[in-house]
Amino acid sequence: MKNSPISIGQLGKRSGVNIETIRYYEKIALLPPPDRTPAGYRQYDDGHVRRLRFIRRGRDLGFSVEAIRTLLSLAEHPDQPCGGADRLVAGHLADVERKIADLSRLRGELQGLANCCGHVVAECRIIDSLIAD
Amino acid sequence: MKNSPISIGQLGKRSGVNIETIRYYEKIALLPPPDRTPAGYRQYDDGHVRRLRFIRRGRDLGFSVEAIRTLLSLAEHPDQPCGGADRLVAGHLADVERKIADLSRLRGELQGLANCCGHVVAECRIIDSLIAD
DNA sequence: CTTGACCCTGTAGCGGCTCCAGGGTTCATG
DNA sequence: CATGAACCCTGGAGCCGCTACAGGGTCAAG
Repeated sequence: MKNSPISIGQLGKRSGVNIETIRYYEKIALLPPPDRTPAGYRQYDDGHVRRLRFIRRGRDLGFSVEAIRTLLSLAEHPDQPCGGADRLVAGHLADVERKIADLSRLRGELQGLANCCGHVVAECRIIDSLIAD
Repeated sequence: MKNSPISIGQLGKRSGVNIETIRYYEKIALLPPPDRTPAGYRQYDDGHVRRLRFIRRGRDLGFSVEAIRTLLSLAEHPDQPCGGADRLVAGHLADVERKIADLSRLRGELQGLANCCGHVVAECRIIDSLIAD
């Protein structure tokens, strides 16, 4: 019992994904090519909506397209072990934590620079600290 | 009293910048084109070393190339007011803080997903949470 | 019949590099 | 003097994940 097919614009609205991005996902084979109307318009079904939402949720969580490809292929084999998904999440979590640490250090340095002086460049701590070793 | 000129490889070592990146900076006019030997080899001087270190330090702090262009032109006019540098740092600091906030939220979500179960995909919280709305 | 909203393809651009192919140069060694 | 390693050159393509065109076709409403 397939629902009535929807246009790419509709799919974009239901999934929160830009139309250009949807076509891009098709080109990189992340989203399977849908049927076409006689005029060549793409016609998506509920499966596409679900898959694209999955992709979007993954992207929102910061997974790379390749990671999402892996997660999708896992999702398609429900009786296989899911250690792969676990490792993927753990790896990504470690990445995120590294990035937070890097940015926090950066924030500290930038806070040290802010409100340099309000005077001229020659006396400016910001420029100074960029020049200094 | 200019020091003896150095090769691009030497400049790379002294500044911690990749050779390819140095040539790229020249192409985008961030680093001025140096003299050349008769054979066409680039010959850098101390000014280049200083400027490239400035650039690198700026990049390490997460400034965009365009921001660095601005900072460099400020640095070249020591008697001008330095409010521009201040605004640049403040804006960048705000960006960094936004990114930290975003990543922290992400970290929370990923921590909620980690150690899904150790069983099969069908019972996997990770895949589940990507499928669910 | 025209207007406007939608759709199509294909290509180029973004930032900030990084890498490669296909060469030339320089210098120490045999 | 030949050889090889280490360096240098240019120009162009590739990376990621889109986004933005240009230049057209389609379709429904008024």
